Amino acid sequence: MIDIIFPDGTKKKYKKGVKPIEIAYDISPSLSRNALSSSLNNNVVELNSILNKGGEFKVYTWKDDEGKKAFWHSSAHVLAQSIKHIYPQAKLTIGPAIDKGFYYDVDFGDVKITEEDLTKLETQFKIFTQENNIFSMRKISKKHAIDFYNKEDNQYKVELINDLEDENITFCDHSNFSDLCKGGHIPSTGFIKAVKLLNIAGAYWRGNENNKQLTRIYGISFPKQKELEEYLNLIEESKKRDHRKLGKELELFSFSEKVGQGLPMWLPKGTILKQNLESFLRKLQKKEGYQEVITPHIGIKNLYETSGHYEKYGSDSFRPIETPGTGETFLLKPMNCPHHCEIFNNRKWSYKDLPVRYSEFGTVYRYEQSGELQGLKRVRGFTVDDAHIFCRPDQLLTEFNRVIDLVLHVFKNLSFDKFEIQVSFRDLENKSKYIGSEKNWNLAEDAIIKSVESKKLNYKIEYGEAAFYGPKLDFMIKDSLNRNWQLGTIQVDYNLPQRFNLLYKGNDNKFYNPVMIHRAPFGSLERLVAILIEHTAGNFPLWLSPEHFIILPVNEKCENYAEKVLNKLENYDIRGLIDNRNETISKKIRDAEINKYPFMLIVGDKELKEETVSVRKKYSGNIGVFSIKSLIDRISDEISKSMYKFEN
RNA sequence: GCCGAUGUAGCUCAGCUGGCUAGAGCAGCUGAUUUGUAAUCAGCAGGUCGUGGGUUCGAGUCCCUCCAUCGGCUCCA
Repeated sequence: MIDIIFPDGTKKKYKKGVKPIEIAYDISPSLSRNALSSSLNNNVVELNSILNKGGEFKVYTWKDDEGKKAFWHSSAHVLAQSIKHIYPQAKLTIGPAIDKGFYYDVDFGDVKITEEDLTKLETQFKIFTQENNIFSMRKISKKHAIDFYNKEDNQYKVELINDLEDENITFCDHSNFSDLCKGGHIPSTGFIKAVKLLNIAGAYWRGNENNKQLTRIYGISFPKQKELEEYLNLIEESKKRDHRKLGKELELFSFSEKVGQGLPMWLPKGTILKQNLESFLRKLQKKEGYQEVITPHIGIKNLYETSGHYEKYGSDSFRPIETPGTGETFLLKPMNCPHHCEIFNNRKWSYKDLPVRYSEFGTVYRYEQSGELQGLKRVRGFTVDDAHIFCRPDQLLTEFNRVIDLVLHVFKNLSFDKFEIQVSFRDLENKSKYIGSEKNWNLAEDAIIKSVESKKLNYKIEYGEAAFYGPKLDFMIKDSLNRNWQLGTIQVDYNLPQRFNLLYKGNDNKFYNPVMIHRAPFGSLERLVAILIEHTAGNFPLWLSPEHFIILPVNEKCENYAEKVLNKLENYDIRGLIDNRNETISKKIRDAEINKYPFMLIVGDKELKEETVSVRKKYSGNIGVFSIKSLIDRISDEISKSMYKFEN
């Protein structure tokens, strides 16, 4: 007998050799019908496998991430089966479950796969799922496994198998199809009732662009047709929040082919939004002891040779700017730190002067590859809400913690309540990508860990995501299609202060290098606004809204009065305008709603006579008649309520 | 940069397998209307169909080049 321990802690004895599906049935027949996968001691076990030892046992259904993973992983097998059925010469490589769905990377040889082919594959996929074939695992020797794929001339699978350390290799069989696989399937293909092959993409073998590019086919599947439809609808709905669409509709920003790819232009309303964000942060930073500076958009090439940027990125950047005559070489600045280092070097410093904090809304230019550009989220010219803190080693932790507080406060004011904190360290396999000594890197990495630990933040460490001069603490936020983007970032740097020979005099009369913190709570104004638009669907927090109100005169006679109301509100920093068009009031309201004006102020003969305003709030309708004074109080109150105070 | 897709008026779209002077709604302009809480009516104007080439008696439609955009990959200071 073996002891099976359930998630609630209860124990039960089963015969040795019992199958997980039998235990699930024993718990409840309905659970066994919905069961997709299971685990023993946190290792995934197939529902049809045989248990020879006991332990902590869990059953997964569609409601669990593990259940979905098994479902989509199994779907990838069926996709592979369909591919081999239609394209026998295709070489399969890998096909995992992902966050939403699954994919398979395939070398189709000379055959080009287009979207029409997806329809064919999808039809075949459905035929195979209806056959309701059972998934079963099989162990064979490494040699046999390699022979199997050599016969198919599939060097990819051979490479994968050679990398495996076990002498026994597991395969998963269903119907007459077999694939190298470590396990974690649903019982049979029949569970998959709905599938959609979504798109085709190129993907490099093992994620390395020097390797051959394979064809990746993405798909998603569900246990019910209805769930597929709901999922596809959800994606359609999400597209309505796309910042590129709303940015155009709300006239916030635009691009022009004539100006150039990835070079956004802020329209008047977008400019107000951007400036509101800047002055919000400017105020906070002033309170936090930052001093604002302004630096040029270009710098002599040698500046970037000193910083290490030129060696690292020079060949992939915008080409250098040459001067006539003397032939000096300048570069567009890809970041602000070298300039700020030189500002620090403008005078001598005592240990008593530190920390020094320089901030700048600095526009930088980076030549991103054309295929990487995406609306405002990834551009070639953008504004960083940059600052560099130069401090003593003994001040580092305090300063770092203060920056974390600042970032958290900024996020709170933007109503970003769901974000991930990522600690970005070096790629341990390939340290040559980074500048600076091992000692400096360790110091910087330790400082970040100390800080997030002391703040009790949930974080995950990603290796290989560090900046080339130092490790980072990144704040990741999802966009409307659930993709993660880095916004806020805080970086600890022991390297640039050495390279720029930044010095302060200690209390022992000796010179020391300060530690440098690079930080940007927004990350960039462009990306921030993109994410903000998608999170709010263009309904910005009131304090940030480009316009607070629009005045809608009922007829021409009320226009002078409208003007008077506008002037009074503007005296209280309440922003808005008048819709003087010769349209019906209904039409004006409709347009104001579509353009997402928070308050609609209707003035007609009645209001003119009584010196009042009839107020309508976006999405909630008429909220009553206000005197001008009470209206000012009301709106001012709502604006200040939309904003949190920063206290530390 | 690579793989796949898309590109018709300021915006959203129609235009079947190539065949009259390329259509509609919204926005715009002009006029009428002076309007009370989500679209007043009428008229007008607006497009070298992303670019350049080719096939054809004839190209928005077929082929090629380039550009831009979208979904991925890679990259991301």
